Amino acid sequence: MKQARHCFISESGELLARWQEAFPKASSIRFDQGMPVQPAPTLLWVRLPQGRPVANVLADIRRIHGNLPCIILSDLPDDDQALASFSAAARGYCNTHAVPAFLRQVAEVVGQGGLWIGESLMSRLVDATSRIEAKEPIESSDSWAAALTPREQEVARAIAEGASNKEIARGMGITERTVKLHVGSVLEKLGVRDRLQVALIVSGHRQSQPA
Amino acid sequence: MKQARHCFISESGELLARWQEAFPKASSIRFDQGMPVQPAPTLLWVRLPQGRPVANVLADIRRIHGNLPCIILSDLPDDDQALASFSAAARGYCNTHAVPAFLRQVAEVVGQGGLWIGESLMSRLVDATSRIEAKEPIESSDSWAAALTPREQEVARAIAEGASNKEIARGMGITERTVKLHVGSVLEKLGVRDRLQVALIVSGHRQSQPA
DNA sequence: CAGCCCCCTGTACTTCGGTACAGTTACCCT
DNA sequence: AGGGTAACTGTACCGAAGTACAGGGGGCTG
Repeated sequence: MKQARHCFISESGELLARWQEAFPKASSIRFDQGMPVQPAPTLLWVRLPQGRPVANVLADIRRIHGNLPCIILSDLPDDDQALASFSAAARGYCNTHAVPAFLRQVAEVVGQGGLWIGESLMSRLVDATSRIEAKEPIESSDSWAAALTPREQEVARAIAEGASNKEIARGMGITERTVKLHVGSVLEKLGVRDRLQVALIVSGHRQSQPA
Repeated sequence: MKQARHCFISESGELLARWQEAFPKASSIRFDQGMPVQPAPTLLWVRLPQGRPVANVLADIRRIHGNLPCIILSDLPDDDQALASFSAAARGYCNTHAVPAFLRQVAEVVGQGGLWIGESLMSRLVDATSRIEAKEPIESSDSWAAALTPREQEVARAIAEGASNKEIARGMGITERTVKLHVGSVLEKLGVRDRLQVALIVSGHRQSQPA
């Protein structure tokens, strides 16, 4: 893979300091401009204007610049917007104000043919998709309780109420140490790393990923 | 990113010539083996045995080797299997017999934090997801967001996804310290004591308790 | 009986979350 | 010009969370 030539496209056409720092040789233009630089860039970074649909913006850009790989930069990133970006065949999606090192990393991945897609988005994508695509029946919403012992279920429920270990201990009439034991078992059995994930699963906002 | 240490895991434990060619220093083991090599590898390549569910295979591997990034190698790749792989938190999916240069490219992308996921799969993911996401808006009761600044809303949403401060920092391109600042503001404005309560509120399972 | 699972407890340790104190920069408004 | 607010960063501290190591007792089953 050759050195990529970066071009930033935004409403004002300005080149933010962080971008410049990430890619000193990068060029920049406004949305409505043609490409003044020679040779033509190989990678476009598109700073999304407020309130304009991604698909729209990208369609315009493609009309002017052809089918170059595009990475979307968002001032206020959220998963739905990211989704829309990938629907419009963007190759990456990240925060406008990401640090230079981060931007370079994204560029690296995209340059190699990968997609840059945040962890959170990935989990949502997979969640949603597996429900549709899976041949196997959908697990019932309280399947989390299946693998847990009665005591473990108690603490899992308490966690979902937002209780601390100390409170749970008091409520169950056992020591904090024992609560930690149960919590540890719950984490392991549900395949998650901390109590927050447990709370989300028990509240029905997450699927457990048994490890 | 440092040089990755590759380890190939397969039924027989053999190291295919192409793999060896792609990564001369790679090690290889059988599915049931522990990790004999020192230092421990940083990237696992998993050749899928015929007819065994990916989730299963990966769960076993994680039990033995912990949560190292895994790339799935399939003798007969298809989209459904790829989907299952990403459901099981694989970081990449490709043909067992891909050429060395291709393997190195995948490794590069994954090593940089990206995902290797074919174009065809991506379009299916996005199609399927946008259909579901349109039906069930994750968060429309934005009452919690009212008092929060844009940045604070961002971190609140990230918290509800279960992200740690470090992850949020990385995602937003700011330091962990600043994330803590925003988290603190969110806690104060929502009148709760910890991030778990924030997650429950943002997920729609709790009412905020304005101080 | 031995082996397994569940429940319980203790000490010690590391990591993470949250707060306190102390600043900088930028923008907006009066 | 001054005040307010949002965003950002640093150092430092404390307590909560989670893990590792090391046990106790009870019940069930092959």
